[in-house]
Amino acid sequence: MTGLTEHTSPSKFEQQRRDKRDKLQALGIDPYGQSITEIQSAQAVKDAFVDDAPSQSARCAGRIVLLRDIGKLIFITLRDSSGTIQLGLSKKLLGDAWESMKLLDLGDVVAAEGQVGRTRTGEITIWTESVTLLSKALLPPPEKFHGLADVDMRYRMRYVDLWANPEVMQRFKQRSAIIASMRHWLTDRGFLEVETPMMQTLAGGAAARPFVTHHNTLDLDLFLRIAPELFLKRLLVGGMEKVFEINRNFRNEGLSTRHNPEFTMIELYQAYADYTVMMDLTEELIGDLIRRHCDSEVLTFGTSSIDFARPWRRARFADLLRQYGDCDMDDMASVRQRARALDIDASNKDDAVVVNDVFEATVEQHLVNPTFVMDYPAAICPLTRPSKADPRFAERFELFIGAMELANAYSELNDPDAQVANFRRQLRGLPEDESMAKMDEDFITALKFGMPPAGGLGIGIDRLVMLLTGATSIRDVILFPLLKPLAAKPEKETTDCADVTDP
RNA sequence: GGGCGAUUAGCUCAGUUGGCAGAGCAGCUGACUCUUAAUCAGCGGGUCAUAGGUUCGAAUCCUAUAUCGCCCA
Repeated sequence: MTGLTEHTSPSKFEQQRRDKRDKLQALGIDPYGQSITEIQSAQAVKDAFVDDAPSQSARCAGRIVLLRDIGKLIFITLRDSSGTIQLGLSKKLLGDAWESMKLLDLGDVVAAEGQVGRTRTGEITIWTESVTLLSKALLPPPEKFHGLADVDMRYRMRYVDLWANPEVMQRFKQRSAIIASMRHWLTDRGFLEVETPMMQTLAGGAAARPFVTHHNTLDLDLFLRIAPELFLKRLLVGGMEKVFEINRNFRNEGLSTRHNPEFTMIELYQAYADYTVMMDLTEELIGDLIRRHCDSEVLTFGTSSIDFARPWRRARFADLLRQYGDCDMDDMASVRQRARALDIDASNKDDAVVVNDVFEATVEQHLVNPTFVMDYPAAICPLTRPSKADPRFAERFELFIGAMELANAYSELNDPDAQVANFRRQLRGLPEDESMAKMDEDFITALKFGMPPAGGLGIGIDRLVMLLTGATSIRDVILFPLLKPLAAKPEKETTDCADVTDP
């Protein structure tokens, strides 16, 4: 990928475009034009067009994505964020400006105004009376039919991908609309949107390794948050009864088609509720998003088809483990035997952890249609209220869709002494530096002031957008996913520069 | 971390059994006032990812490395 990313010595293509830019400047044209007003979107112009109506003028701005030069007539397909519109440039209409029109290239950003009409073949066209060059492109666009196909290059050069592949623009518009709907849905129901720290002195609220950073003047190591949970619960103590936050979390883990180290999550908390309320809320919220943003309740995701028809399946963790995992939580020997058969290292692990490992390896792949997995082993849920009926289980569910964990929710633990005991249990066996990072004394103090019982819910926004837009890689729903930097190119010999200045 | 696959012109891709490096788009020159991925004629464009090896001869076979993708952990 040298051409599109060439920064040092200009390629032959770049040099040709620089030459054209110089010619335009010689004609008195600013190749990087000024701001313009009263622009209409391409789609709006096409929507507003009425056949045979007199004098329909329009002004559009966008990027030249196709250019057909027929001698004294040029057709340009202009793309803006709404779509495309055709410009018709004729020598007759443009007069003295005609010469500069021949210096336009694919990729240039221009504004055009004129009368809207149709061509003989029926295409709605702006018969252009003036063109303003807004930005001369020095690098050539990708191939016009196939667009930019190299997956890595698309992520690295999203600024090209977005207009070279229109479905990419469409998907990110959908992402924005989905998140906006979610916000409205919650604020309409009395939820307050808040922002809590992303730089934390203790990274708590989830089991994940954090990123470390450093504050210079305080000479203080800080962690990027792995979850907003402990701060949002402090707000429950403070008297906010319904709160949510939509923002980034950072987990220092590997990358995959379902994992990006920074990802967007919504967490919400509702005082006086519990996990059953959260289950209903989740189903209604996501159901509403599907109604608004998808054509059908049955969505295609990769090779599978997901049926979102409600009500969604609700099943107990232990029952699913029996059904798909062929072992029984009440019979740990059977679970450990299953773990060995699955090549899971269970030797030094807690029973509950082994149970969870076997669950992940055997059950999750079967949970394609939306499924609430309820009542997790209490030992792996340190922030969750245990079930009153059977304290071995926690009042927690995870929602699985398309074999992915999409949401996680529970009845929040509000007993400060039980919370301290859970933290301590979690810390046993961890190395000193990690254990120091987990006991959040201030959070315990907050609980001692009294936190109302509450239901809490987290939904992975990126994964939700994947499901709703049919993207099987998380990188397709994150504008700039984390990528390894390209290896620095060795400095080229000076002869290279001599080459490109050749005529 | 493991397995499989990919890397060839600016972009998208062919390249047979190891025997002169190819096409389309883009670019340049010319023609063309109704095109729709415009068309037609001509021209230019390559460190075949990198480094070794085998061979008379390597894009092609072997080894290592790099990057990416998919699957698994």
